[in-house]
Amino acid sequence: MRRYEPSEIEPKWQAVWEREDLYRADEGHDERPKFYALDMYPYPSGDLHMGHAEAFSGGDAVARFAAVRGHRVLHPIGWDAFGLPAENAAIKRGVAPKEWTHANIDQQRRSFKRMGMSFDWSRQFNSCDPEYYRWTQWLFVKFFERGLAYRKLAPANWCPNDQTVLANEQVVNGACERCGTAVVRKDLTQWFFKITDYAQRLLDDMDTLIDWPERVLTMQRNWIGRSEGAEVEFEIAETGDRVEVFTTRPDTLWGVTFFVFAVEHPLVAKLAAAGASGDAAAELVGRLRATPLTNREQAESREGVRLGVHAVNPVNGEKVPCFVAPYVLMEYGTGAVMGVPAHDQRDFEFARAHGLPIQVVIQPPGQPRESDTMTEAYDHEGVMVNSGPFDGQRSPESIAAVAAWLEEQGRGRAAVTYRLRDWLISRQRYWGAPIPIIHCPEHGEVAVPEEGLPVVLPDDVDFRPGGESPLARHEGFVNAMCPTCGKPARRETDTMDTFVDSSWYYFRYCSPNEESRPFDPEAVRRWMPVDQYTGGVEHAILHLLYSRFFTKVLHDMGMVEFTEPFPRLMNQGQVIYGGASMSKSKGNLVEPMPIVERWGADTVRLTVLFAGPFEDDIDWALIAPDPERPPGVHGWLIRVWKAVNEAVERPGAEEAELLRRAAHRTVKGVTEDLDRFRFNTAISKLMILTNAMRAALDAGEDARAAAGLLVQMLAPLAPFIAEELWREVLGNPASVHLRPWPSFDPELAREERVTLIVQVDGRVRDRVEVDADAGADACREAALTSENARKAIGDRRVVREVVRPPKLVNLVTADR
RNA sequence: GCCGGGAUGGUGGAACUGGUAGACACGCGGGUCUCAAAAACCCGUGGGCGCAAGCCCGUGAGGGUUCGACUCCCUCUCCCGGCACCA
Repeated sequence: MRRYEPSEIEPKWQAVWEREDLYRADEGHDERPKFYALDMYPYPSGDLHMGHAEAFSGGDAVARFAAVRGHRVLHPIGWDAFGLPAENAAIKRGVAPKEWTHANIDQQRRSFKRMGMSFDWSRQFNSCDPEYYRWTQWLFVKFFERGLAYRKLAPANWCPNDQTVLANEQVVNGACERCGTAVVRKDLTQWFFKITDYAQRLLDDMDTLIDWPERVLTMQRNWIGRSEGAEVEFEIAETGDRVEVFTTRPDTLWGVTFFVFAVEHPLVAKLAAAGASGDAAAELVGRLRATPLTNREQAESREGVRLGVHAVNPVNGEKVPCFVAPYVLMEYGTGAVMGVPAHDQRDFEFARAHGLPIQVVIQPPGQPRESDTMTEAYDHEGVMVNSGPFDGQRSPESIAAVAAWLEEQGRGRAAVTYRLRDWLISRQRYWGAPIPIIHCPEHGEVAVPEEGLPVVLPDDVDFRPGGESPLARHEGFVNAMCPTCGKPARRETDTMDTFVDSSWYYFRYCSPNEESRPFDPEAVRRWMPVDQYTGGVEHAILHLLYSRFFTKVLHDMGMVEFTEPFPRLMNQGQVIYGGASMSKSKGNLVEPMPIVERWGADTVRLTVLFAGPFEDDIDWALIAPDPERPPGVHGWLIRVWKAVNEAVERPGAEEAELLRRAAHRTVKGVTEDLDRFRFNTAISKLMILTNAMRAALDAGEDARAAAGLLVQMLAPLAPFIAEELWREVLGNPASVHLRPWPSFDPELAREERVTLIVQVDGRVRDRVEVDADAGADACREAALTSENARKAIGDRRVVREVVRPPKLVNLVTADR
C-alpha cells in the first residue's frame, strides 16, 4: 500500500481538473435545476489568510455538493480589486497600485487553485479592470438620470489618515473602519446615492429573507432605524417662521415647555438675531461647528443657549422659549425638537440644567408623578392629563389619535422617520472607479454619455494623498469637453467607494464577457438570484445593504425580475488565535498555505469544517495547538486511506450486514447534514463509518461497497483524497466530482435493533435491546421483566406506564 | 440603556419536533510494537462512593411545568456581537 502523500496527489489532481475543465458552469438548457453558489469576492491583499480558508472551504463544499446532487452549478470567483490598501502599499513601496494588485491576484489565484476550489475560472474578473468599471460607471449614470445620484454640501466624516471621506457605515465608534483613526467632521460637497428612498422597501423585504442569520437582519433593521410618530408644525412668535419637528410621542405635546434647535439648523442665525441674544448663541454655534461630530455626540452635554425667541405650541397656543443646543442633531429628523421634560430623559436633564418648568401630561396609573419631585422622566405608558380634549385617554393608543387630530387641525400629520442616511460614495483617492461626471460652467453636472465610457483611470498620476483627489492634479484627466455644448469643462475627480463596485459584481458573473451592457438579462434570469451566499458578518450592513439597494434599483429599471439578490445567506465565523484576532503585529498569525504545503489542502479544509458549526468562531490555538503536529483530522484521512486501500486489496467473501447498514445510515445522515451546512456533524458521521469499516476489515469482511460510498461522501469536503481514492484505488474512470450523490435504502438505513430505555420514576434503570419495530406491548413486557427495573420498583406499586415504543418505557410508582 | 446570540467534561463540540447528556474528535493515562523514540495500533477517560453489581451528583444560578427538561416558562448572573443624545 502506498503512503498517503498529499503533496503528490493534490497538485496532480488540480492539474487534471483544470485539463478536464471540470468546474465550468454549464449554460446548457437541460432539465437540471441551476444552483448559484457565491462566495463574497475577496480583496486581493497578498495571500490567502485563514479566514479565506474557512469561508471558501464551506462555500466550496456547498457548490460541490449541489453539483453531485444534480444541479448545474455556477461557482464563480473574482476580485474586489479597487481600494485604499493598494494605494497605501504603493505609496510605501513605490509600486504602482495596478502592479501591486495584479501581483496579489496572481498569488491568491494560485493559492485558491492549490486549495482545490471548484471555481469556474473562465468567469473571473477584477473590479479595477476598465471592462468592469465601465459598467460601474454606466450604473452610476443610470442612478444619476433617475435622481438617485446627487451632489450636496454636507458635513462629512473625514479620515485624516486616509485623507478621504467615509460613508456613515464605514465609521465605527467614531473611528475609521479601515485604519482606526478618529474621524473628523468636514463640510464638503460630495456625491450621494439616495438609498433613503428605498428605506421602507429594504425593511419590508427583509420579511422574505427567512434564510438569513437573525443577527444580520437585526443589524440591518437597527441601521435603517424606522420610527413612527408625527410631524408637528410650530410657529416662531417673533418672526412668524414655521418650524417642523418630528416626535414619536405626539401624545406629550401638551407637556412642551421649551423648544431646541440643532447648531446647524438654518434658522438659528436669524432667530438669534431676532431674539437679540447674538453673542452667546454665536459663540456656541461657532465652537461646536468646529468640534468633530463624533466628539460632540459622545459628550452628552446639556449645555444650551437661549435664542430669545419663542415657539408657539400649535395644540394650546402656549409660547415656550427657544434654545440652540448640541444635544439636538441636524442629521436626524428635522434638526429641531420640542422639549417635553416630563417624558423624555434628555429633555428632563436639559430642563433641570436651565431651570425650565416641567409639565406632567402622562400619569402612570396608581403612582402619579409631580413635576417638583420627579427625579427622572417618565417615558412609559399612562393616562393623558392636562391635555385638553385628550384628557383621560390611555397613552400608547392615543399616539395615533393625536396624530390624526393634528392632521385634521392642519398642524401636523402622522409621519415616519428613518435613521438611515444617504450613502456617501465619493472618495478623494486615486485607486477607484472615476465618477463619470463633467462639470460644465454652463450646464452644470453632465453625465458622461455611454460612448464616453469607461472614463479611464490614468496610470501616470501622483496619487500621494493631499486632501484633494489625486486626479485633480492630472491636467489631461481634468480637462474635458461638456458633452452637451462641447465647450471646455472640468471632469469630476473623485472616485467611487469600492462598495459601489461590489454592489453588482454578482450580476456580472452571469455574463462576464458581455460587451454592450453590464450583464445579459437573459443570463441573469438563468442564474439568479444567488442560491447560497457565503461570507463574513463584517458585511452585515455595508455590502449586503448596498447590494439589496442596487438590486431594487435594477428591478425598478426593468433590468431584473427579482428584488432580493441573496435569498439565502450564511456567515462563517472568524478564525482567531488564543482568543484574539490574528495579526502579524500580535505575532499570532497562522497562515493556511504553509499548512497546505505540509499536511495538505484536504487537511486544512477539514480542520476548519470539523472545528464546530460553520458560523461559530474557531480558535486555532485550541484546534491545532502544536504547529509541528498535524491537525487531528489528518490522522483520520490516513485511516480513511488505509481502510479504502485495504478494502480493495483484501476483498472479503461477503459484505457484513452491519457495515452495509452503517453505510446507508451514513448516506442518510450526511445528506441531511450537508443540506443544512452542518459540516462538522457530517464529518463526524463519516468518521463513524470509517471506524465501522476498520472493524469489518479486521474481521475479514468485505468493505468495498462501503469504501465507495465513503469516498463519494468525502468528495465535497476533501476533494483531493477522494479523487485519488476514487480513480486510482477504486479504479473508476471518471471524476468522483461528477458522480451523482449516492442514495440510500431507507430499509437499510433504519436501525433494526434499538436500545429500549427502561426508567422507573424518570430515572434510567436498565437498557434492553429490542427490535426497532417492537410495539407498545413488547416494550412494556420487556420493561416489566427487567431485573434492574424490578429491583428499583421494590415493593411499590406501578401506577402509570409511559410507553414510547421503541425507545422508552417509564414506570411511575406510587409514593412519590 | 436597547436589540440579538450564548453559557454542556481538561479542550473543540454532539444531542433532529421534551425521551440513554457528553456522539465524533483533540488532549491525557495505560498497553502492544521497538535497543530507544517517533509514527501506527489497542484499551480507558464527566465528578463522587464501591472489590463489584450498582448507587448518588452533574448541561451558568434559582424556581416552575411535566411521568420525564441541555431542550419549554419565569427570575437572576456572566460572556460575545450590534446600536446608542435617533427626538
